[in-house]
Amino acid sequence: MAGLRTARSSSALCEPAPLQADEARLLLRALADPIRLQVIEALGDGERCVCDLTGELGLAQSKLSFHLKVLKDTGLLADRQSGRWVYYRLQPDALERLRAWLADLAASCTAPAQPCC
Amino acid sequence: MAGLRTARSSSALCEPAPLQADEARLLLRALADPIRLQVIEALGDGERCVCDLTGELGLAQSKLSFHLKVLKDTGLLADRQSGRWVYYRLQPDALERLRAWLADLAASCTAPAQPCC
DNA sequence: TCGTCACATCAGCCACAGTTGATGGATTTA
DNA sequence: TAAATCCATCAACTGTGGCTGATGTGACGA
Repeated sequence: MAGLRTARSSSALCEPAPLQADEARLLLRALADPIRLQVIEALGDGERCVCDLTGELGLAQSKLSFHLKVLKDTGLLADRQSGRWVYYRLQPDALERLRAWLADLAASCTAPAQPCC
Repeated sequence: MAGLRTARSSSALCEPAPLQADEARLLLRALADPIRLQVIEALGDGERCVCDLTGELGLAQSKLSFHLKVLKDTGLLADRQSGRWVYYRLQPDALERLRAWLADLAASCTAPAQPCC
């Protein structure tokens, strides 16, 4: 184990910070929900306020608020308040870091198969 | 159902078939579990039989079997029987397809943010 | 200042994923 | 054939994620 987070990586790079395994798990779990995926896709065109999303997705306000909090807590979304409205937007960094983590995982799975036991 | 294999996709390409959203969700959920991630990392060096994995990961046999089934059902693992032993190995295609799906998702999130409401 | 709107949060409930211990099937060895 | 090993599967239990309806909070307008 631990193999996924060994590389402390020369920090001077422009690459986003590598994910810890726990963070990756939270991101995977956050994305593994159809409603949250709908939210992310709906935000692909730009930021939206909650009232707009409730109408577009046909969700109860408290239900949407719950999922928005999950997405925000995992770093996939950011919010901004303007008057009475709260606007949510994507944080592309989070997806990028997950992609990088997944690439590392895939890279560690390329070893040739050999019998055991 | 049936939605999982609709895209017949121009079959001449070398690329793995693109993932449907439902398949992607199953993969994400399968990976969002610490035990299953341990299994995947343990199989990075090559195939292993179940008895070997139980010892290495310190898991009860039925518990490991449960998680192996999840990983196999999502296409992340494949198995092979040899005598009394069952050997599990990674299916790199599954991770590749998930990476491609994640790349598509990220690509659809690059639109500039613009106010709504 | 009071009512309204937009949103977050809470308590209670339910469904389901995951765990545990036991059982069964398949294969090998004595 | 009988015993032992490897593994899958099952029933029962538990914990947790997600849903619902209600309440709380802050900002705005009359």
